[in-house]
Amino acid sequence: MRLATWNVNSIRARLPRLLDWLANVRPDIACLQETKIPPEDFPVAEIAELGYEVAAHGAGAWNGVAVLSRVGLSGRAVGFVDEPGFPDPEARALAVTCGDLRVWSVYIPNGRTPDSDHYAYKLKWLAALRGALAAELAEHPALVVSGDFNVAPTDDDIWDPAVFVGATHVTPPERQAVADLLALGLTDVEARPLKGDRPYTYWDYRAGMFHQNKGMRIDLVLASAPVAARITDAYVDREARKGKGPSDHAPIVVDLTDP
DNA sequence: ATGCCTTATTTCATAAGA
Repeated sequence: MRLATWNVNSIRARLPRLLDWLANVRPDIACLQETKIPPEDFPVAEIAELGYEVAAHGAGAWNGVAVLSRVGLSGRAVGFVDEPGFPDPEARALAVTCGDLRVWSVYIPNGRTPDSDHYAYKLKWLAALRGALAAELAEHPALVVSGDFNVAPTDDDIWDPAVFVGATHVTPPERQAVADLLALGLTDVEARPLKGDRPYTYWDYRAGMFHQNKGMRIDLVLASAPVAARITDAYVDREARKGKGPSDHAPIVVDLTDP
């Protein structure tokens, strides 16, 4: 079984590349973030042609998450109990059941700057997510939470720590919030970089950052113990970051033994 | 090589991303 997660940065803008990627990589389950599209406009028909069922959560031009599955899709849950908003809840979390797996696609708030209201919202959102996942794990032992966490868990996950002094994504409270998620019994799945030393998943569009491999590891796949024990391989598909019209994020692809 | 920002909307300017 193959599971993937990808921040596509607009499914409208990325649809041709997404369809090519699905046809080539053939994930059984794909979590998407930053779809930036309302559910009624989601390109369900094109994706269904490749054999996928779709669950999408979106509200207008920002945020938006989805799960595509060709191994069944049921138990759709949009958002979570006591999900914080800014000020109203946004389209940042979606959970579904695909075969034997409970799968969450999440898009954690950016935080903008450490002194902003959005940063406080980010921390509040992560803390609330922890509570929701604790309850979810009690019900679904085989759980995967994947998406864009907008946190680089360690200094090894950014290309130059000096550049990020005073910035979000690297502050101790953000890193602690992710550590608190792992403390629920989740594993931060280690993915192979296809090139270079570090499995970065994001490179800014500007200034040739990708070509210099000045990236960040901010997209994560968190797996509960029964799922982590089944992993045979995981890699960052940096090929998807190349060429004309890419997302600024690359997908993570995880292979599991069948249950 | 992969090549120096992109996407969206309240569009000819601005907000957001990270």
